Amino acid sequence: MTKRSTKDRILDASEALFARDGSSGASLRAITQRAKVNLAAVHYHFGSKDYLLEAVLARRLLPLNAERIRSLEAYQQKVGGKKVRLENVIEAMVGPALRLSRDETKGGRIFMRLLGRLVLEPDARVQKLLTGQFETVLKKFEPALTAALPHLEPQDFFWRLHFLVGSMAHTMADSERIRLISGGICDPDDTEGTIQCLVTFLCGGLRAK
Amino acid sequence: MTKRSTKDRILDASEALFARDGSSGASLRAITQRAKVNLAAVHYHFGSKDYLLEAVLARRLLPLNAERIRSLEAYQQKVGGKKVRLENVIEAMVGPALRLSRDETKGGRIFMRLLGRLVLEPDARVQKLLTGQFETVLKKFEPALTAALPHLEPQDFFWRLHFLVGSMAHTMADSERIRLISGGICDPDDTEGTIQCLVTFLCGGLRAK
DNA sequence: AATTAATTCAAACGTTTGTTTGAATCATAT
DNA sequence: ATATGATTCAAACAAACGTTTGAATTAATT
Repeated sequence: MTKRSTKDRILDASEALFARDGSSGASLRAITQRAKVNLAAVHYHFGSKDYLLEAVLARRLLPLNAERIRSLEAYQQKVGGKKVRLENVIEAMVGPALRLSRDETKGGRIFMRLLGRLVLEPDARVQKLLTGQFETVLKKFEPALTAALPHLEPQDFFWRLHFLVGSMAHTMADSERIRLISGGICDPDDTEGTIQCLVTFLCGGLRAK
Repeated sequence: MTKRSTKDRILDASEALFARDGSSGASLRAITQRAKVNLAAVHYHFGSKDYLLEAVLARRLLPLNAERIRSLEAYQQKVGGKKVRLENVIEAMVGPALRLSRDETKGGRIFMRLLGRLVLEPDARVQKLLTGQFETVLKKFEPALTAALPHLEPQDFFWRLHFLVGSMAHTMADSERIRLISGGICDPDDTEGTIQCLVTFLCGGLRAK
């Protein structure tokens, strides 16, 4: 029962409050209070609030995107030289992200929500980090995607990728409204069910002619 | 060439800065400065920053949703008692929102972006306003949607509606990233092209089995 | 045990925040 | 012209913000 380090406690608390209140809505005082840490510790360990947000992101995002690529490569290996089914490509893209919500050691639903919100955050540094990460992933996925969607023109291809990101980000960021508007019929806690439902929807949209 | 009233100038400036910096990131001083208005005018005319955000939303949202319903009813009238094609139902839902970007007298791209961002804003009052408005629209659209998608179980129906909102909100909120990641191939300024592309994608996703 | 480096701490820094006040100005109606 | 109500204004409010400081404490090294 060894307690977490100061750095990790700050990251955990930041993750939670950035997700709940937004990156400008969450204050360092609220964060350090939640982390049971001195106010100045943030600047000692991270330099500034901006760098802290970057660190919160990087801690989860790098492993997440590595997992995406690993998952795609696993599908690719399974089919040898053949092309991977679209369903599997998409699953490799959205599955790891949504599955975050089950693993509390990786931030659970909290980081998922934060990630969904930051997609629309205008802060230049955050955007650069996210877009850079996204491009890395895209570069890996693009061949598999175009192979699975040979009839799509480039313009439609990118637009639909954009729509995909929107559905995914919204599903990640907002886990309770779906329960509300569906009158309790939909259960966002059923991760695998959500993933399957989302993959089906996205594949249908991507394949539309 | 009659200049706008104080109230309207505040609403215009708020719309722009709330959209750019978020609802907690935009300050009243920045807003009043942009509106060329005294700082206290916000509280005189709107009461508080929260009420101001509400007013910014309400000014555009009520007409927008009225337009959605009017558009759906136009399609319904055209087909008499028959059911409306899914493409047209979806067009009535997402078209009016995306078309906002062309009408600068209705906030143009700015309000569109704000609306896209607020979907994920956690502020309780905003959420209540948005969810309430969405439910009003949904109540009108639900019969037409279920008629056009008879094979869908309720659970899938609501999930896919949720994904639809995500794609739409993301497309509304972020008008420049698509240009970036597509290497300039996609043009978010081509409103009708974007709408058609989105409608095709959404219908494909909604109809997937 | 002594010394050095790393970390924590309370306190204060100067800004910026949303909000309030009361007088000054404007428009309208008597 | 006078009086009344609506609006604007500069100024200040207390509170919260991110950040900095320098001393106190803890951990590591010699």
